[in-house]
Amino acid sequence: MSNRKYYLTTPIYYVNAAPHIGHAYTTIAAETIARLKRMQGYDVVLTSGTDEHGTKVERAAKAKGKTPKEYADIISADFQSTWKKLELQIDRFQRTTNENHARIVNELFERCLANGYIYKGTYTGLYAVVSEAFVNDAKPGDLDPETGKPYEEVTEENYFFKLSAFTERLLEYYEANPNFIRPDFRKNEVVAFVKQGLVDLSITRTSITWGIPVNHDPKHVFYVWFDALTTYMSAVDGEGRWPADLHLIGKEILRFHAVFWPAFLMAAGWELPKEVFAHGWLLFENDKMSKTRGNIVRPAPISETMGVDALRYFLLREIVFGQDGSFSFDALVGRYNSDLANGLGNLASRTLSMIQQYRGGVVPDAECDAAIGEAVTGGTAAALDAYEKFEFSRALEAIWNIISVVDKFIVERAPWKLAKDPHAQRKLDETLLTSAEALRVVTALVSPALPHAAQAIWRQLGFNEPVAALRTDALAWGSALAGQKIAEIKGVFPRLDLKPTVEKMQELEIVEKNRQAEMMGVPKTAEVAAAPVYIDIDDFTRVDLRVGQVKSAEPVKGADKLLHLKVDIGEAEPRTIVAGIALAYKPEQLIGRKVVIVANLAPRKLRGITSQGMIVAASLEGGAPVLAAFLEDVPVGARLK
RNA sequence: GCCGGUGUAGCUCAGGUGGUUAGAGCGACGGUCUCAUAAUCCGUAGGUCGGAGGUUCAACUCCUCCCGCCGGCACCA
Repeated sequence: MSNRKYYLTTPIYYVNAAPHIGHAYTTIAAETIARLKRMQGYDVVLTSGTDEHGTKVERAAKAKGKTPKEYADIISADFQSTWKKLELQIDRFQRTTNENHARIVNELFERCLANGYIYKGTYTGLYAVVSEAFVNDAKPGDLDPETGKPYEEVTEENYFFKLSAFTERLLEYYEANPNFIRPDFRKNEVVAFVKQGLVDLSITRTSITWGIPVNHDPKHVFYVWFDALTTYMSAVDGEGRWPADLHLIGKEILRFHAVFWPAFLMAAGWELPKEVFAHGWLLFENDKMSKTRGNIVRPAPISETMGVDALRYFLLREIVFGQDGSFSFDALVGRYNSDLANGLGNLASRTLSMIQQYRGGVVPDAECDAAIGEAVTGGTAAALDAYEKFEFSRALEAIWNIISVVDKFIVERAPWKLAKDPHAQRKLDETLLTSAEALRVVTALVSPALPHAAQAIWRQLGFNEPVAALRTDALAWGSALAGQKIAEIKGVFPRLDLKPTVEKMQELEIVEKNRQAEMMGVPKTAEVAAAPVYIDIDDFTRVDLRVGQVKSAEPVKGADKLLHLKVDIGEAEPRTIVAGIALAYKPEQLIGRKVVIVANLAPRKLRGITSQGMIVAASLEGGAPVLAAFLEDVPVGARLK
């Protein structure tokens, strides 16, 4: 075994959502990299895990009548069983509720404290429960766009991390380590963000009980990111593996990994991870997947119907790694049939069958065709190069290019004709050996991406050692296949009919969705039941809602979303109202229109204009507001009660 | 609004530093072989290379402006 080590991580997944294809995407990519690095001779550890603390979990658990830990146990187990179903080899699965984790988090805190980067302060602010963050810009009474409920006002004593002290050091670090953040365009975004200057970070809470206690001051528990990021260290506690070589993450959590995490580590005097790679999002037919849209795809129905390698192949081949990609069931089956069934599967099938028929199942001894050898060698180099850069789609493209060359070669040689010609037996041997050798290399080459199919073909080629045990030297052209007895031939990627296959997956999808909903306790209704925000009639009448008519409307300079409105609500002068509806309404659509106004909202300056009220609109997922309106005609100034 | 990216055949995309008829894969259509999973292989598909200007002997490739889309920030929520 080599002493070269490679440690990579998936994110730890938050247990307020059930496993979906997005989680699977990250984990599959990470596992592919792990296999690749093993092939390159590294001693690899891949970790994943679950993030289990916080208010949201506390509430979801309560709604289900469980303790937070019981609840987290269930969801965490579901993540683990999902990875098992997808046959993903995860070496360590770390939970934020594991005991060794609390110790490391506290150690991180103590070191930061000792080094003067943590101080105690108080914070009064509005707290968004869903995103578990204080909201800086909101005012009392504002609604959380994610829940539609008011922010909660919280005053508490917190420990703060002096993130502001790291602005320069981080920028220097990015500069000195150009590969720390990938892809490049993401690095630029992070640099731009940091350059604006960083604000200190509250890292503990006293208002929450479901979290890791701060030993230094047990009234406090740790804030989500201070807690969660540290799993990357606690997962390999005592193994001498830190620092990690790679954190593979989705783009939505890049800031935490590329700014907060390195700052924490610098403060503690610990080593930083070598690289943070943020991949893009998986869209469903070009739309964002979301609970409200109801278009979330789960991995299990796909793997059960088409096999885990079909899912792996689609994700790695169809999507340019790093960019957003689009998933659809049709494209999934299309890729499967054209590339896996007709391409790799068929090449294996025809090559092995011919050896079986013409040579009794023994690979003949002959010379390999030199031109094919060159093509395979060149393709192998191209694939390895792309793999190394995590350009999976290119790597697979290069491999499929080899497959195409070999298919052409077989047709040109026409072994079925050679077989009938007693004078062409040597040429037939050459053809069969060359094809088999190419199949051998191709199989080894795809094995990080398609481990199970590769293993099946590998066995059929007559090898007993697992394909996963191969090292890159096995990719060299011309190794001794001659004389090898092949095993029983069995198609690895049977062709699938588009329609029934998609229908089957969609049926299973519904079953899986229901199962998950049951497991989660149907969070939507549960949440309302758990935390009803009642107001009495007096509270309501404090809100002065009036019918107004838009007199004028114009865009606000320097803002995409704002319109500057003058609204007549029956007062001497029309009100000036700045509303964030410019993306949904053109000024001319609004003039003359009756709208509902909150007349007694405290004035607020927006982009230099003082807004004397707020316009009432339905807030939809995805942003576009829809103005409240009346079916009957109503006079300007009328009060809503 | 600022910063970055992007817009090439039905779909997904290649096309360093400008130069003969703009490419690939998939899909579609036609043909072929029969070892193979109605697979393979061969051929065809004629797309104003987002729009308008400009530089140049010559621009998909350089410059300017405009339009669309994506991302980050601001802003909104």
